[in-house]
Amino acid sequence: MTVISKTAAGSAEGSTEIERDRRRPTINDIARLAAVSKKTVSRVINESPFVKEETRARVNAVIDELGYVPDPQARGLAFRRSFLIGMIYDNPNPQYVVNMQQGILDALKGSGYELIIRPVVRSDPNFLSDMRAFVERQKLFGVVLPPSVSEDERLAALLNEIDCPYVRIASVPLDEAESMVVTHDHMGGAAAAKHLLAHGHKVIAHISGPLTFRSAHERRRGFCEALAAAGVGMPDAYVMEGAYTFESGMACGEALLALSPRPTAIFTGNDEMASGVLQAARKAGLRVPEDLSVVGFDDFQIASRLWPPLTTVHAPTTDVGRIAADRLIRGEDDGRARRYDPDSILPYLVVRESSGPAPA
Amino acid sequence: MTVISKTAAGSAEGSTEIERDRRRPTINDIARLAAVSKKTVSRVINESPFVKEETRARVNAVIDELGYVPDPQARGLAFRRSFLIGMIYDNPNPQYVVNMQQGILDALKGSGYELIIRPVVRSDPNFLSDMRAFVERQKLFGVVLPPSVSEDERLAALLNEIDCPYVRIASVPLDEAESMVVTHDHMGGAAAAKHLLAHGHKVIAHISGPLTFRSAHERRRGFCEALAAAGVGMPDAYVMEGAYTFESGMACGEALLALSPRPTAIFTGNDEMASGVLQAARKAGLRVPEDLSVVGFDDFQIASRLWPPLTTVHAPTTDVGRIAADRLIRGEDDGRARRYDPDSILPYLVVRESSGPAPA
DNA sequence: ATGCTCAAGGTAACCGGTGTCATAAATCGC
DNA sequence: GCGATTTATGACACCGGTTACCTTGAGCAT
Repeated sequence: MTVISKTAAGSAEGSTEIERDRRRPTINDIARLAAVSKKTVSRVINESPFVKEETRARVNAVIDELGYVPDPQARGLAFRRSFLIGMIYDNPNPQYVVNMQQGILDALKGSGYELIIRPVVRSDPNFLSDMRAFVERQKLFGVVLPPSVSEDERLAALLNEIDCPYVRIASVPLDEAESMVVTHDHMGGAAAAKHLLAHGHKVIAHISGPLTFRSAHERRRGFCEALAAAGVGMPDAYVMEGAYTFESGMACGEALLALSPRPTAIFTGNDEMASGVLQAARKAGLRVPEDLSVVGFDDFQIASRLWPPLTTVHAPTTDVGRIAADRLIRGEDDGRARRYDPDSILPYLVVRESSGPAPA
Repeated sequence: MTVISKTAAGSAEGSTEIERDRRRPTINDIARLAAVSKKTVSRVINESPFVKEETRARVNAVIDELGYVPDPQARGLAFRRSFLIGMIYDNPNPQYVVNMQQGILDALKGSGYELIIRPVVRSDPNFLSDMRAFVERQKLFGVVLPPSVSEDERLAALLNEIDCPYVRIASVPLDEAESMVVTHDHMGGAAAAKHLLAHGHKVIAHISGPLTFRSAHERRRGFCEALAAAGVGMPDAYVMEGAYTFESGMACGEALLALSPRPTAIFTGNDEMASGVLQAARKAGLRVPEDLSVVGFDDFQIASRLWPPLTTVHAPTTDVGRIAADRLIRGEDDGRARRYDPDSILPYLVVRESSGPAPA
């Protein structure tokens, strides 16, 4: 594997025998040892069909022996495109970010592509020009856009303009499906609703995320529609809009628990707000789940650290990230990109101890 | 800023007037328009002192007008080194990871360097060879090594061997200080001890992280030494070794709360284990902080989501990341690298509601 | 005036790959 | 059996920068 010294032995032009020993082998080394031109080596690397089987085998043998790996910079320079995938995001939740990164990295593993991360502030006046500079400079191979960056049409337009492939992750299709991974958050909302209905709850409340976010909107829609389908209504006062934050969850929770009749169950748009509701319940002297059931969304680690452990809808963030990145690097390989099985990334309910039968 | 069309106007060799319009300007474009050789442009870019002030100004004017930015790939190819910083880590805590990333990115902002992240499994048999392949392939400019990757001497040796700069982050100096950022975790442990002592606690317990981690060892040492200095002893049974996980915190917490006399305060090596202790206390029917004070370490978001909100030692992870990356890209600029002020990254106690006076 | 030094800048090769096009060898049609 | 394709390969320029080395001219000592 580390027999690189062979290169030195092989070349004898004007350089002392010993020098240039431990240097990574280049395409020239391979070409010389395989007795072909560098162009042919390049063909082998890029799997061109116009190489005789015998030649290919010989070149590959040398490549393997020297442990040659093409230099991504040189390749990128000639290709006019790097082998870097960008992840541009503004989701403030650390666990979301890490899960998504992990999924992308899983897909990239062994592919030769690397991940560059880029947290952004979408409201920054320089956002778009910064993105343009970033993507153009790095000549990104493609970018993954999780929500809510994925919902920024200006950014999508910019990427189209500078011809940078991207995959958007969102609750609903935002454009032709090829460049999207859809998370179907409304089904998660529905799952939460069914769970609460099954436990006999009638007075139910919901705290959504900011409705400017598709995810917030979809989770709420799924929840409300499932309730309505079961003939359970939710008066306006029982549906609040939070900010996806702990603090907003606590504030909305306090407001909801002051209503009469008091809701016996609250579904929140994410786990952060659910933890806020748990605090509010505690301050109001309510027991969970005896007096109040709480259901969150995300199923992040915190869900099991809370008291009581949180019933929540699992969002398969890592899988989604993996699929998105996979799309990007497979490209339009075989006809259309391999379609993913939507079932594999549908949200589903995880029942813990924060939910139970409606109080009598 | 987007006056790139000028390049087309400037060149009139064998190409139709309109073509090659919206292409990023290259060093050749700058050279032509500034009427100098590309080498001189290169000198200006790299701030060579051997350029006449007048020439420099002229070149810079053209650069600004065209919004020229050198291509990192081409530059890297010639430099034999990329402008990519690697972060190699195995810390499983999402918040730690994100905070560290944020710090590094802050330092890199506007510098032209980009961050590549690399979660690893240090026990993987291919760990070292993977790292070697990764670093060599990408020709990384440098890497940041947070704990516990930073404590892997094999990795440090490998990086030395392949001549890749690195900065290690750890609780104690592991080598000559230039390539280290020291977090002085023992001072955090001491701060926790002083807090509990001030509240009159006498029967105190500690759950450390795995002692193979320096951080766990140092936090424990700081804590124990401060207690000892105050004449408060901790019998062996009151000092347990956890795994930095929620589950281990819960298990150790149950064990400690079964001791007689029961500890009135527990200090844990991180917030995760503290959340486990809170669960254990709840199961044991104890009130926090009335019956039991709990102090954690890290001050991650979860600390304020728990009930009661957790008193904990703040670890300035983001700042540490920033300083580490700063070191890397400043290099040995002016004589020795700019020294950081250790005070700026010392851990400190954040008092919330999980700690209080010892029960009478 | 001559020679030397040094600032200022240019030339050409090179970093490690790929694109384009030409060419040699192999296959095919009839 | 010979031109026309097709297959397989090489030569060479190029991607966008940098390094190594050379040239020029001004300033200064001799």
